Amino acid sequence: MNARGIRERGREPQSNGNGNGHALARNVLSGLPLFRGVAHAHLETVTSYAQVLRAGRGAPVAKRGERLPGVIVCAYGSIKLALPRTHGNQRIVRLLQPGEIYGTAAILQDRPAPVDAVAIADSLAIIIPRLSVVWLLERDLQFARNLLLELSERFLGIVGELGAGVQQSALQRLAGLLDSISEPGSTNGHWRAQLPASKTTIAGRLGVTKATMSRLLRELADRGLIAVAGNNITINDRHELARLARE
Amino acid sequence: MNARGIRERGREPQSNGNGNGHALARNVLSGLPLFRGVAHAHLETVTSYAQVLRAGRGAPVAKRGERLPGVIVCAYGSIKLALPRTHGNQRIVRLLQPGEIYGTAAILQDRPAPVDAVAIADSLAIIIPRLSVVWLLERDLQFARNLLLELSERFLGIVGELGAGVQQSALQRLAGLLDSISEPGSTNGHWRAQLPASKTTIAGRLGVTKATMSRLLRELADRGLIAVAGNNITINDRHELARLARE
DNA sequence: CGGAATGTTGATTATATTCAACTGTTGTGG
DNA sequence: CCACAACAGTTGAATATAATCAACATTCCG
Repeated sequence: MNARGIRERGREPQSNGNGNGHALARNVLSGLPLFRGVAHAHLETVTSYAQVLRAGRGAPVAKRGERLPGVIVCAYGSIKLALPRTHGNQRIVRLLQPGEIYGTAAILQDRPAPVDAVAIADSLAIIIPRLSVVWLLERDLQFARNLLLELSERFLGIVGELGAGVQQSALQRLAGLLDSISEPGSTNGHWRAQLPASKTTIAGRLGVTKATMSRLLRELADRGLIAVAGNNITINDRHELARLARE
Repeated sequence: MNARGIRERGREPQSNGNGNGHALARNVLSGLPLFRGVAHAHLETVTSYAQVLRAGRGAPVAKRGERLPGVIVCAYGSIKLALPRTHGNQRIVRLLQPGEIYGTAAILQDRPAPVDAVAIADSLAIIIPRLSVVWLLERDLQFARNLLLELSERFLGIVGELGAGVQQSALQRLAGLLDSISEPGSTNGHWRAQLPASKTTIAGRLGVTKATMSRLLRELADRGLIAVAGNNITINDRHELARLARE
């Protein structure tokens, strides 16, 4: 139990930088766009310093305001990057999926983590120590360019979200999200949308509380645009859904 | 008059890439952190391709959704980067001051401008064509590192703002802004804050309308924390102002 | 001076939060 | 395998925050 009398659910993160970790780190890192075209010897060096961090569901990977040990790569699992809000609520900035990375800006500026990072499923992360990044930036132009692409991508993404948050209602953002993740249905002509996380998490992603999220889904359902069954949503009128999001 | 029957105020932007422009571009660019430590010959090449753009107060410098010709450097004047909202309202993402640059992320990704850029005072911008940036990134590691520092700085800035917008009320954000721009008063022991732009613009910066901005200032004044005289604000209780912003 | 832009203020409304109670779901230790 | 605790989701009522609408006052410039 912690200080608030609540039993912690997730295991504490455990770091082990050797053993099978080394081979694992090589596998993961060598597949990243970030290291594409980077000299093999350089990549080998970076791999040798990489650390492996396991985090059970609910365990913190990095805390807002604290120093980041290095760039964090999600090897598997799912890690949410979130800003605290009010009691129990949070705004989720990004969901780290396998192969995605976090912390480049903070590492480059040597500043504390701007958001909390928490595993929302049993996860494994590779940590590339700050010094490795700096070292690589001193001798590998291709790495620098890759990093620029990564950062600029993130940047445009976040500006886009700011724009959406400013000129769309929560209902519109939800409609847009559903539209964007919808896939052709298996059997009939309808479309389906599988929520990539719990409704509470998605709510945080959209910048609303779970209570509001519930009402928004209901609103769309009442209008006949969707039908909700747990995390599985049937889309009855994709066209109208998209129109709603646009307008 | 334009289609809406409103007389345009600002002159159309005018580009002239030669004449005195060349020397001017050299002067401005050579002073930027972005080019610190960049080989002299490289800088000279970039300078030779740079363009000069004059924009009168109110004139657009770049339009959201349109292709950016290159990275935009504010040489003098002031340029607002804004997202459209509802009739007449806008969210101002950043105010470009002399020596500051805009468009790196969009240029690197070769994507359209994510925001509108409009001169809010007679301004002069230097445009570094996209190809110059790409060219430089192929041969100058120092430039790549400088660009990384610029981008990561922006990135952390915008994440910070997202955080502020999420966990602070508009009143708190205003208090924080006033606190951050306050300077020791000239004569007595009080502090002063000079708004760096019109109240409407600052309102957009804070993510509220000018009507709300007016009420917020009044609220702080009624509480005795500040006294407003046009764009010149006297801070009576800086400590309490900061406390309000924190809590 | 005149006109446009900027700023103020009141009344009303929209959007989403908060609080609280309740239900359903899941994972774990006994 | 069951019981139980934590988590996840739903719903209603009351509330907060800031937007919108509209009229008016002020300031800035040409």
